Amino acid sequence: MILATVTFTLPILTSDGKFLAHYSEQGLTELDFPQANPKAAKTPVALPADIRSWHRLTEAALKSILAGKEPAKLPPLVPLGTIFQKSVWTAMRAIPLGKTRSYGEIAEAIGRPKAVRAVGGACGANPIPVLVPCHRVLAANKKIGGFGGGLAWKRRLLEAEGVHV
DNA sequence: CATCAAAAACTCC
DNA sequence: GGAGTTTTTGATG
Repeated sequence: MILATVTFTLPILTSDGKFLAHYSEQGLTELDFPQANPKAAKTPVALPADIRSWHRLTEAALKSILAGKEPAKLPPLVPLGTIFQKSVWTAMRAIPLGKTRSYGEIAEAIGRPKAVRAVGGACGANPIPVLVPCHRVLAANKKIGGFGGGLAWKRRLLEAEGVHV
């Protein structure tokens, strides 16, 4: 989801691969899972100081979660989406590490108990996985559901937090 | 620009 | 296994 905004793309090297973090002038807008194609994230000559500091936080937070620990600080998140989607993402960020919620519970939390299907759609549109814990949302019968970056990642993240499915 | 149709990481009967 | 609810997105007039 790229909007007409100037963004910077920086790689984050972890033990699980190279993530790509996208920043706008206002904060972190998107986080991608490691991709097969290198895609040469060209680093601009003049990287704003703000972004470098955000990137440090992003990297630390990402590694914390991959290790199954709650991140101490997060960079400013700038979700690019509809009101509905932002509501969903905000509700998801309230899920404590190691816990899971069902799509139905998220739907209720935002005042649309029947909009479970739409909630699923919003989760799929989540541009910042891991930091916005969309992986902690399971189906009502504790099934894994789906995951934008691949189901393997969802399991990997849940395992790291001690959640068994 | 307004309207219609189809799809989506679901849930209930 | 099938129907129902909500939102988003792309096509159509």
